[in-house]
Amino acid sequence: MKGQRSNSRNEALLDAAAHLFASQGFKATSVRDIAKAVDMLPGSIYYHFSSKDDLLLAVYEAGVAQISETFEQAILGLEDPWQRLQAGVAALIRAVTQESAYTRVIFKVTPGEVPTYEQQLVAQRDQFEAKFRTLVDALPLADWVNPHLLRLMVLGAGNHTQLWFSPDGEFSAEQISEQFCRFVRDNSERSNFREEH
Amino acid sequence: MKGQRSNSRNEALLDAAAHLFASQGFKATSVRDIAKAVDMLPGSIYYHFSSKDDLLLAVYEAGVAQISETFEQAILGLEDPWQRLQAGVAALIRAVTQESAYTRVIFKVTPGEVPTYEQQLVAQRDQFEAKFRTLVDALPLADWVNPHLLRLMVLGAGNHTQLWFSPDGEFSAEQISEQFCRFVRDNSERSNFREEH
DNA sequence: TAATTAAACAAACACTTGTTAGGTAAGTCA
DNA sequence: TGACTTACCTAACAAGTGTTTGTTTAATTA
Repeated sequence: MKGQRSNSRNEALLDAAAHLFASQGFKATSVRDIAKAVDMLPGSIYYHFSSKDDLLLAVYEAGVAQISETFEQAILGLEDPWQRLQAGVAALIRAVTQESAYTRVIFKVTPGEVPTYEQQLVAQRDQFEAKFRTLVDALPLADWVNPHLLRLMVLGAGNHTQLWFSPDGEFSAEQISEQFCRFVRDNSERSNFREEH
Repeated sequence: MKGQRSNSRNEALLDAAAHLFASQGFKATSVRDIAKAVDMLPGSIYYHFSSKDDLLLAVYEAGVAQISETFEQAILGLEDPWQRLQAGVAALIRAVTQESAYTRVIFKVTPGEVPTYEQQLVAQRDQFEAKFRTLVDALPLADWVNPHLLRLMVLGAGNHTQLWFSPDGEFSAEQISEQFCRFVRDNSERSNFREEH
């Protein structure tokens, strides 16, 4: 009942906060910046949310819900585990670089920046990363491969696109994902001598 | 002649700033925090550095110099291009997670956080990343491989260790680097059918 | 010894931060 | 119609921000 009520202005507030957090970061965005973006006075925000931290948490949760849905939809119907990974990575890259301000916030704002809700933010992140774990665990991997490290490598590479990806650039999210997965694929597969298809 | 003079207290100041910037970030570290760490009053810092931004730039430059040296020393004497890459990645991971506060700042603080010196900070980063470009360009790669993306993947994965690596954890920087490079190696090599050595 | 400079202190400046308290107009509902 | 609620505004608060100014002490140099 507290901290958040349903309304149209409420949504506009979340949108503005998401955009500012995603582009400038959490600390660099002031309550006054957000207020100005929705044509309100700073104090009015506290009718909708009980603190700046609360506002971020709401954006974060919406972002994780959104990226989870995008992710699930991307791998839906795909059978081959490597194809599923590739589709998942593509969805990740889109979320990090394009998708929406909400999803971009997740990768821009570190939980450590918001001590009040650090655990909750980490939990939200883990919730999404668990989906990747499932994807990697389904791969037929050679004995020498540590799936933990394989997952972290792909996740790290995807995360990092944040710093260099451009929508007008040379490559699309799908092309990047295709290369990333191809890099790690054949060599990591259980059978080193497989038939070409 | 201005903004920075040589002294022993000056070094202590840089050290304290490097540690605080690396652990808390730039925005979250106040001039008063740094002053307290070196047992000074906030204003006294401005005898040594003419602004907080200047202090960060100095730390950044020292960090890049240090990581460059570590990097060069790591690949020194190695002939095989893949071995050189692996050693370079290991050096990167060490710099990101252990090496020193100075090198960790480079990966913790985004140039965008310091508009005053954004270009200079980006230039410093590029200076280091260019070394990786040289390493990747020396690899014998298959035609389908885009070296640009290969470099960004490895760089991203290394960068990302910041968020999960633990010195007391399951893997050392060298072990992680070995896996990362092995993932991408065989499959990306020019000849898909090579002799085992 | 006297003049100069290095390195700090003490105290404030102007400003921004997240947040709160009290008031007010418009809408809802009995 | 009158009570109540929603959604804001107005105005301020206390704390924290980077920075500057004038002064003092200690060391160095002439």
